[in-house]
Amino acid sequence: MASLFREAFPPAVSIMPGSQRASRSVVVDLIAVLAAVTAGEPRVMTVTKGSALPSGPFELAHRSLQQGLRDWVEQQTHHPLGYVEQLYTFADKDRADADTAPRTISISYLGLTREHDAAEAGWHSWYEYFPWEDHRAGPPPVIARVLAPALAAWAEDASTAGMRSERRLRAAATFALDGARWNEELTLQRYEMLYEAGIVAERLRREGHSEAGGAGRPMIADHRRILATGIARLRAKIKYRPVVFELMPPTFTLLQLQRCVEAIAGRTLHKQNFRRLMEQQELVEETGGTTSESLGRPAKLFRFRHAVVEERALAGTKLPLAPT
Amino acid sequence: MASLFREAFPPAVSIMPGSQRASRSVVVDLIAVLAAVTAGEPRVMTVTKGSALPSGPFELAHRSLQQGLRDWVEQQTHHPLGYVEQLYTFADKDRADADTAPRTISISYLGLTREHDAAEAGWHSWYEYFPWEDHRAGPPPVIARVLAPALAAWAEDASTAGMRSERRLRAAATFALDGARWNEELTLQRYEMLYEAGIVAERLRREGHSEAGGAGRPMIADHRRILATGIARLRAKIKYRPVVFELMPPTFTLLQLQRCVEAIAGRTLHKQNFRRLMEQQELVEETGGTTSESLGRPAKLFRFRHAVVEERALAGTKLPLAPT
DNA sequence: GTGCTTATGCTCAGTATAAGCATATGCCAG
DNA sequence: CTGGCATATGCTTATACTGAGCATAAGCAC
Repeated sequence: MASLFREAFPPAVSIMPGSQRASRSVVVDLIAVLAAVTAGEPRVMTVTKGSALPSGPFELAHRSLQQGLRDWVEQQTHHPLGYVEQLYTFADKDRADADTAPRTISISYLGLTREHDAAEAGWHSWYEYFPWEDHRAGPPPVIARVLAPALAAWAEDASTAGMRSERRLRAAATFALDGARWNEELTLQRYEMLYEAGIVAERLRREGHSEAGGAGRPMIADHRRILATGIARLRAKIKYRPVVFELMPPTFTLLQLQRCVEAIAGRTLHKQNFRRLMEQQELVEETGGTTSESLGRPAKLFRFRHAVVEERALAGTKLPLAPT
Repeated sequence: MASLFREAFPPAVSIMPGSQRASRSVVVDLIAVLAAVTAGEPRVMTVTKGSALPSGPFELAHRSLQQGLRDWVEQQTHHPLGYVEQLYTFADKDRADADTAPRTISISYLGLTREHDAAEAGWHSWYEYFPWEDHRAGPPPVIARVLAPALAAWAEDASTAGMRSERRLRAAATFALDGARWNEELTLQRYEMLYEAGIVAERLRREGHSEAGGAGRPMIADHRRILATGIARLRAKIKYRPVVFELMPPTFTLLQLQRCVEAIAGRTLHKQNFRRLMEQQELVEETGGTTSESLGRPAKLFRFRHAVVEERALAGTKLPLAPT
């Protein structure tokens, strides 16, 4: 049993660029979800007028996937790329825009960068693409007005009573419908449910229908799904790793920091408790300076304590360990 | 730099078929970290006498990467594959065993399967490969006897005083050396540190040295790193998603469940608190039956409540939300 | 029965969290 | 120069969750 997949799947599939591999070839692409928070909005770097994420073919010349991405981004944006992490590798057959397109393997990355000029080209707010994800001013009306009815119809559309009930339950839990609590981390699940239910343009387009009526701004191919993956990952990560600081200027006030987290999470936070959390975790230290950009009492300036990253190997246990 | 991404990608970012691409070929491989827990040991499916993870070329015929993996595993093992998740995609140039090998993109997956015959071929305990990761009977002696001295030597080997101190700090935090707390989630970081420090055979082999003295059992290429990635992921995931149940038989006692978690985490847990946790989370329900496999009072049998997965969209908040 | 073993139930203190109240410090209008 | 407004910052209370230990229950062997 030397090569396991090999036995199961007869001909080996090596990807030979420009080879004689008949009708279809495989392309390896890198796709970047580049995030920044400016002017209180979480933004993503896009190309072609906001309809696609930056992407390009994987070059063999690069030492690693990650390094390649980093080089490229810094060259393009002239902003240092603070943090990079791999998101997911997609190769689903049924996600391409057309069946005739070559099979693509897309390796996607999430990258965080510092605040920059808000008007810079290519940066669009997340919430253009996912208007239902921004709950900072309460549940967005699009949920009750558009999504909930459409999801209800989708649930009723199922063939068996069991499936109908299962879909209703799942929709309620995912979109916080019947009094369920909103969970901001389910961005990807929500998008996929809307896709399954035929409520997003990408699906309608694929089925040959008019794209009108799709919720949120669409993107090409499965780029919006990749963006959803990135948002979900960042929303989860921000809770247990100090990655927000990659999005902040070197010094900041606690309220600025809070607004940044709020922008990402799409929810408002309790000010005093947020502040207590920051202080007790010792993630920040005062610079001594203050700012009085806006009205009211001037706020103290803080900076991130890089030391903590080395000091403790973060990660809450969550397991009831035995006393040692 | 030649554009990794299409230069500035001014035009549409459509994906071109593999045209005028580089000279070397690219191979896309799937690699599986298949885990099970039998007889109190966490085990991984291997091939070629335990020296490699099962892998094979990606087939275009498959609907998706995940489905391809699933089909293959079920065909090979005749066990249903409970849970599959993507781990990571590797393409680092410097990880292959030989520089002349074709550039390989390895897409790795973590799969969980139910308890099976302990003696079945190909299954090896994780801890053969990572003896320093099993702390169920206290810190394994290999840490103090082999790793700590070797890491100390590695730290001293650095060129500047700053680097030496940084290495010492990092080693202590990662391996719980000077009284620091052990963190079982750092499996990958530990392996990578040992690799960097030249304490594992894979590194020695690459440098052309004798492999003797390497800690833990080695594997081919970077398979042990992939296994470390899988272990780390599972150890983290088990804390916030009910994935243990994928490794358990349909009914089980709470102690069996605890032993399973302990095997994975490599640590012992507090019995009563573990039980309280399980009950208050309502993840399990009594079947009504009891077992008296061993001595002592018979234990109640439980089963997993699949319902909870739909009921709540799990995930602790950890953010100080404002009252809505 | 007694003693051994494992299962299960309960308590108590320490800590973290949610939510609200109170005060401080600036600016600005009058 | 005083009162109103806006923001920053500090403090308090009730409640939940955790770590750790004690106590009891229910089988089995003798």
